[in-house]
Amino acid sequence: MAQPERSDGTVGKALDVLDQVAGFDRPVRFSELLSHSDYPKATLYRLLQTLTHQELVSFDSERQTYSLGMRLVRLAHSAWRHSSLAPMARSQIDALAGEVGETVHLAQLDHGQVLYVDKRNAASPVDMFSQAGKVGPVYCTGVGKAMLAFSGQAQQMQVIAQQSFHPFTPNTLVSAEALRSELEHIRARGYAFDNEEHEAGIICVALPILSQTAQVMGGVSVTSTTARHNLATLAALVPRIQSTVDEIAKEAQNWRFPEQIPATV
Amino acid sequence: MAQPERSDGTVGKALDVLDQVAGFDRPVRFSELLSHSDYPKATLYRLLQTLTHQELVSFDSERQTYSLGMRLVRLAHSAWRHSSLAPMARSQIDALAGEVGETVHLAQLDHGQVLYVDKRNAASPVDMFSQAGKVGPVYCTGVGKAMLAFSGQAQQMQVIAQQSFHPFTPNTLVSAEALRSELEHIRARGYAFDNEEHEAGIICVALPILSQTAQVMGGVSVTSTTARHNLATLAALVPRIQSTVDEIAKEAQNWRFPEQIPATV
DNA sequence: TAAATCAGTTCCATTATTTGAAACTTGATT
DNA sequence: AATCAAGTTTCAAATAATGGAACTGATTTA
Repeated sequence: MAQPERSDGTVGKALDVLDQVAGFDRPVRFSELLSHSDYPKATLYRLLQTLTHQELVSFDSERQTYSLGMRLVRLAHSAWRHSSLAPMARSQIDALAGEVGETVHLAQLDHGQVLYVDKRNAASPVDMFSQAGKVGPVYCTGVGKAMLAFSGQAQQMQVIAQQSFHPFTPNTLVSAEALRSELEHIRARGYAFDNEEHEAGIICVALPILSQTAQVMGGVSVTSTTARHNLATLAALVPRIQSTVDEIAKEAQNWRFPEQIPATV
Repeated sequence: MAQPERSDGTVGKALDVLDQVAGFDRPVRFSELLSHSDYPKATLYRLLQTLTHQELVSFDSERQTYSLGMRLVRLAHSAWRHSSLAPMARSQIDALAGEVGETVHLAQLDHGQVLYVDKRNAASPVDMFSQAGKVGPVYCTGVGKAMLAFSGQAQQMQVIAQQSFHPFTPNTLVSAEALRSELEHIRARGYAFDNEEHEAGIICVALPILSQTAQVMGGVSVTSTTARHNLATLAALVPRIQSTVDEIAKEAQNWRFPEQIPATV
């Protein structure tokens, strides 16, 4: 009764293991991986050997732990340059960050999550540790909600179903219903806020980057603190951000950007 | 006559192909890959299918081209957090960048190349497009020379043998001999310059990050333009950079990942 | 001090996947 | 319609992966 196999042979299995190593947010021992793995001991062992030899994972022989390897960092740079919005949005993001003097993020929707692909630190940086490659939740970030609000019906439903609705703060939206109604609001208004929904004291305003065919390509947000801004003063930045996202969309059109990643959910 | 096997079965072959895709600095067609590949058509085809399905490469069906996929960007973030110096050096790099007001790079030596793992843009940024994950040449960058100068004899020779000595500018060192003598000089002096050796108008000063056992862990550089600085004014920053690299080395010594919380399964 | 326990590694006959030459399909060009 | 190039599929043979069990070596327990 062969199910429609989802795994790509040995390569798929190796990448399963790679994901597992990535899933632990710290270096991890063989036995920990084994106890969380479906693979038999010898198989897991050999896959890790292969991955280590290939430098996709690095093995700390002193502590006997595995973590992801630097080869991924090198490869990711190439991925980022060729498959993300970041290179073509660069000058626009630079200009926006310079003018508003706050932290600017460029993000894309990926696997039901927000994938940050670029970032500019303001002169007065907010104390958050983000970087290209970081992923965040959709339901409680400005860019996440902005991108989702303008996504197609089908994708929107699928992504909502994937959310965990963890209540990070008292303001976090904690149900699909609340999120759906917020998304309608955002769609009507044209932009999204994050009103301390992910982290206390951190607020942001975000707009989607829409292609000519109204496809969501990504999102841009300006993040600040409640000490420096409130929602009204952030809203005042919307026209400036709008021109940024319009320009990025235009650039992307001209660059004939690879392909919308139809957010394989 | 089995050669000492270098490849890790199917996974190794798939990663060969991944490297090949990364090697083209643009989206690439199947036939281009095929003509540069040792693998037969059907094999290459299936490996690409697998990689695409796994999102390590993305396929632009409109233009029929392959490029690296965003899954790598997600994975790399985890690699960067756990296996690079960047997270533990973060606050020191921030402080340095703030004080000197110029672009600061944090790099590590990897495969005979300079791997940039972090970067801070100055208030007055130099016009260069770098990012975590970018690799650069050792022989004509400040960090590259600083790290190499303090590496062990064996590694130094090995890395020198790997250099291509492309003359980017009139100042580029173009021979192993010239590089070796420069490295001696750097070792004696304790820091390295990049005197427009990679790009005209761009100069930098760099120091290695040395562990307690005098192992090279990475390097830190301050980059500027000839319009704003000369080698003498950059040299004046050395004591400040020295304290940064000392602090980073100390941090790295102490760094331990948060202890495991025994998972309730 | 021996025995037991645990973490990691290797073995090897069995099983499953990968291989690649060739045939085929598709789409563009003559 | 015929030709050509690019991409895709087939299938028996070749190869690699599998995993239960046995082994090692380090630490803990009796």
